[in-house]
Amino acid sequence: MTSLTIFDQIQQRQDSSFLVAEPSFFYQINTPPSNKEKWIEVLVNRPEVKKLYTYRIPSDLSIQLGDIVSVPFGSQTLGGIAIRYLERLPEDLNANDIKDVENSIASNFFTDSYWQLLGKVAEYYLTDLVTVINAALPPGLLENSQRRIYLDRYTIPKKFAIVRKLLIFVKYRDKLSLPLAFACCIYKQQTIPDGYSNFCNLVERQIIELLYSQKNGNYSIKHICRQIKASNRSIERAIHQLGKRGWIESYLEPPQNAAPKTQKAVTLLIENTPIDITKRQREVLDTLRNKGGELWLGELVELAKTSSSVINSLADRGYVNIEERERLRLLVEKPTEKDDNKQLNQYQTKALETIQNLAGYAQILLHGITGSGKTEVYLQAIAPILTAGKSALVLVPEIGLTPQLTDRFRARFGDRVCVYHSALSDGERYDTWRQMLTGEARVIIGTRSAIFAPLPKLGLIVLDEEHDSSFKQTQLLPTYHARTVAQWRAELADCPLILGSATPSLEAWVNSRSNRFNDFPPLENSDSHYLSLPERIASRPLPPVEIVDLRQELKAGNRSIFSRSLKAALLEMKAKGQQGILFVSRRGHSTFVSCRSCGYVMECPHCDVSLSYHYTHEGAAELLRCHYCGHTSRQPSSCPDCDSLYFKFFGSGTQRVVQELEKEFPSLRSIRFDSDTTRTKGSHREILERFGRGEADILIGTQMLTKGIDLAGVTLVGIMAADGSLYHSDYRSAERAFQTLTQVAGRAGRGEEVGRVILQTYAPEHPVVRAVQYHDYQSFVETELEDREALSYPPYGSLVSIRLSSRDETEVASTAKAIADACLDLPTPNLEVLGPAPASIVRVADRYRWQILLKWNGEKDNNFTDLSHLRLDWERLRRLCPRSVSMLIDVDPIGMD
DNA sequence: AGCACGCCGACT
DNA sequence: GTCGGCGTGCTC
Repeated sequence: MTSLTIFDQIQQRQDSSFLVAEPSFFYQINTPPSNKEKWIEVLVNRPEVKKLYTYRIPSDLSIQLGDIVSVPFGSQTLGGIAIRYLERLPEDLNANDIKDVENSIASNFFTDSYWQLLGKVAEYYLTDLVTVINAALPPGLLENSQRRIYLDRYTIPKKFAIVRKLLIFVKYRDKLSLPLAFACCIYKQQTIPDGYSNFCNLVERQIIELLYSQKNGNYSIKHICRQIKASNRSIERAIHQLGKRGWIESYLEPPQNAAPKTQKAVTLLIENTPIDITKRQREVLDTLRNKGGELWLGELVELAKTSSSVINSLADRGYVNIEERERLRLLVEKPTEKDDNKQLNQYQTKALETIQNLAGYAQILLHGITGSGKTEVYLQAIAPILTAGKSALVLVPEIGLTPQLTDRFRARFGDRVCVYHSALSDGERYDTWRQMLTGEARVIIGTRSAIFAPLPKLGLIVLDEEHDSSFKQTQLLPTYHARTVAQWRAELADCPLILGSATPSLEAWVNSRSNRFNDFPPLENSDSHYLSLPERIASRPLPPVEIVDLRQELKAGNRSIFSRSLKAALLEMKAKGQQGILFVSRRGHSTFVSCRSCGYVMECPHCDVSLSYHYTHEGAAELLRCHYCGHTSRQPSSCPDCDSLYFKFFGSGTQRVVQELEKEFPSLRSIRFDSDTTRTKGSHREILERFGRGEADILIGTQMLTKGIDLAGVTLVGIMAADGSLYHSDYRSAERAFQTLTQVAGRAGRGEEVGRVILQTYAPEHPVVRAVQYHDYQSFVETELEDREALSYPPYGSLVSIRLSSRDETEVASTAKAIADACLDLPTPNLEVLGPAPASIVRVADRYRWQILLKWNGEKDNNFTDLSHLRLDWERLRRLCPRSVSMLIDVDPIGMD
């Protein structure tokens, strides 16, 4: 038996706060595992619970450190991690109070370095280990049990016959059996007569009615709390009352720990068909043999048009074997044609050679301009890794957006390729996760969370489109950045990490700068490399970018949203039979609607934003939608304030552009590509395939267009208004705008034909616009870096943001003030406390949001000393935060609004 | 986090 | 007395 590194760490460290927030549990010295362990301390799956809990190990269960176990906790059953053994109980615990470990869900599944990785993430991102484990495991594996209540709806209608006769008594006598009277009232859809309100109170009645409305009269308490508008206290009390009166029963639903799905498989055990069997049995055996001797029971029954009894009797005689076997719920993708290595150009060859000469950990920035063939480098770098029996991890910003990439990997490596991302169902995720554990899955393509893919023999990590902000988790804890975690993971697994991008993040750029100008052969004693692919494949040129000043258009009397240049280009494109892309920074139709006579603006009732107008086609409902909370209402026919019938629509989103395009260029066929039209599974792929087949001339879309789309037919890219992305208060807005615009521009001219880009803007002299125009990454980045350095922003300084939100407007403001004041006392050197400040949109979904930004000079060192100051004082800060205010700490925040 | 429990003021 | 609101403390 080996003891896992993180568990050693726990014993050695004084500051154990990365595990749970209070280090007070270090009251006992752990003992090495032995066969006689009776007690085990468990980290339960409740981040708020800041202690380890002790359980008895039942004699029939063997538990290793690091196992996932399920344990009783209060009134529920929780998942947890076995942290350490105890040979005797601490003084303050009574053996009679100790409960048994219920079960071991998974054993011995993570390597030492994997546990180290999880610990490091918890430490750096100022969260506890449980939260990180939850992010790493497939959802549902640590799920807790649910308290549910049910109403036996079968007994009540049965009794109803009697009740009906007694109904009359309900009116006069309050001694009548209450449940029956109740059933009666509900069944007749009557309300309880006023004088009988003490039959039950309003909350109790609502619960019964809710239960009654559902087919099997069964709901989780959580669901009831959500449905009924009353305090938790009164709901608890009502449930208690109803239970006492015997109207409802409550029970605990055991945790659904995403058990593997099993099915019965039938295997042929004999070679020749025996003579002593019936005709039906022979048919079954023949079918089975024709299909290779092995089938799922269900399939066999269907194919042989028989029933399972025939197969059972064959099994009884020993001709076939039936066994429960795990059936993996993996997405069945259509098979793709085989794909072979492509010829590499000199830069690709050089990059590949460098990568292949690496031994062990190294970080490579692969700076390849759009269309320079980065994917081919990844593919050829991965091939030898697989041959060596190792596996590879490929992270992409959003898997749904990159069907083409997935297809190429599948075509090259076949079914060893697995995808892993949050759009998979829980079952699919669980099954893929298991395949990774066993090493069956060899190439994982996934989004952010796949950085935690439990691959035992990791040989290479690739982060494609490394600059993309979706690698950062912002709303949930831990607020990790997959790039940062990837760096640690590569180091721990001692394998190379390739960061690929046409527009590298400033972080990656600075990181590789020391080696930039003599990148091959790599510098001695250095583990970061810069590799450049400065040329498109087949030496295709980058498309020229034409800047159109929209102010001049207006002066010249052109009131259309299409400039004269863009109009001409669209016509030319159509005439040549080529395709184009129009980039719009917003979805929907208009960003806001206002009344022409009084200026009234339609606003979201839950957020401090105006509602966007959505219009799809003639005859469909005109909707107003809030892009922050999803609130939707109908566009009123007249102004709610002054009854005027006339509205003005401001700002143009994708729908508006489609509409205008149809009006001005009726011959051009267009497809809209944004999160409205790609809501369903597989619709990205479908739209891209339709466009690829030439079913439309123009693809009109939002940010989605920037990611992983490689369409050879596209020669024209039109950017409707670059300004939408230029002005944000965020320090990163220039970087992000440059990346987005460059990526969009890079969609043009990837095929045989030369491309062109038309960028419309009201700010043609803006440095970002200039940089995009000349494809000048380097000088843009260097000036941007000077600005960052001057203000100690990343990558030169470090940021931690504290975000607070509450339904109570004043409380969140005062809490923010108190916490900001407390931050001033933090011992981190050169610490600046910016704020507290209300978020740029204060109210979203009825919650008021404030934030505090901590900024200090210098990068975080490897031991996170800066952060550990914060961590040590963290509990103090948290105590300043009342229950009604929720607080989220974001280390290295990306967006500031 | 759930959940239980106790206290308090408001109302039949 | 009962109901709803609110704070506090515990879960092995």
